Amino acid sequence: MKLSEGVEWGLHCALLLAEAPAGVPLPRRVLAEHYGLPEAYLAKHLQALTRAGLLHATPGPSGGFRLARPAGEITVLDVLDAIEGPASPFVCQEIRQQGTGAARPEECTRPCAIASVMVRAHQAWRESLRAVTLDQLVNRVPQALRKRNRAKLGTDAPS
Amino acid sequence: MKLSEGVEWGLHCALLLAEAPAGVPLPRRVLAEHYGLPEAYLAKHLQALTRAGLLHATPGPSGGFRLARPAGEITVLDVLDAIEGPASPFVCQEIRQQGTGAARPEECTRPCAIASVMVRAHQAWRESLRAVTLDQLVNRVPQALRKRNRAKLGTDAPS
DNA sequence: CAAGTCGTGGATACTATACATCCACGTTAG
DNA sequence: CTAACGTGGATGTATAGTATCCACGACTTG
Repeated sequence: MKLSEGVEWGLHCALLLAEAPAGVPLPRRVLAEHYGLPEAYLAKHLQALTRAGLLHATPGPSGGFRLARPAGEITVLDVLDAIEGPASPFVCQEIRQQGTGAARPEECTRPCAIASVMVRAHQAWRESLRAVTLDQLVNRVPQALRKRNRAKLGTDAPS
Repeated sequence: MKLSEGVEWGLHCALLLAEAPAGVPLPRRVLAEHYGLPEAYLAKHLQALTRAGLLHATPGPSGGFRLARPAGEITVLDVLDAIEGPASPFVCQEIRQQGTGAARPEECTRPCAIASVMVRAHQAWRESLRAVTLDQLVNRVPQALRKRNRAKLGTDAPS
């Protein structure tokens, strides 16, 4: 079981957008270079975040990505669902109904006990991720780094 | 992110061993046919469960696998760790230290906030699985099926 | 003690998914 | 109009899971 790296990328990019000065969209080129990521592939994940309604994409020169909602209203789970999908890592193959020991249909009215356990565990995992917003993550970034990022990304000085 | 099917196989096999009459080892051939699984591949997973100390393997004719501990002392997490490994699905690539926006080493004394969140979620997942034993799972198998399995597997009638 | 049953471990091949890139297209600011 | 930027499709590569086979050692039965 392995989570795709795209999740880490999406999370860091969303976090960076939350750190950056408000209305300024960051082009994918800046995002990719900031973390040393392949720009073309990162674009796919940014698309997913946009489709999920977490980011807002502005085309054209001086375009780019910005958060579609306040950082306090975007959870880690939101980002994960957008990139990895909400499905459980465990997919029951119903092997209880196969082979010489196959359970009869009337014995399978209730979901397989094993599948139920895995579903509950998956829900616990999701709840844990739903409890954290981008806002809270920003506060855990070292202040020096946060200041440096704002300076680097906020090309638009106070007009 | 996808959990390997081997986990489901291992879980069902362990559950079946917990259902079966006590001291009778079940050969992998029986286990494979009971669920319609490829015997050679299932053997790999049974090996993993044996190495982890959950099953006890008896070589020779009339050999096979049995639980190494009472069913009440084996958790779903035990089986999962044995087959899938205990590692978190999220592996932090430390991209915060890469690219033009790289954080300085002195800013990385604390683990990345994103990685921390993922670790906590993984722990929540594991705790949920640790809370369930094979014993509890057996009780959720339909009684008719349980009886049928005992009859089918317990070739050794009361002597 | 001989033969057949069973688990062990290594080597090998296939397949699905994630990773990665490129290009043609539509949109927009200057 | 043109250059910058996001969109979406087509394509290729790499990694991990799935699956099989075979040689070997252990053990039980006859």
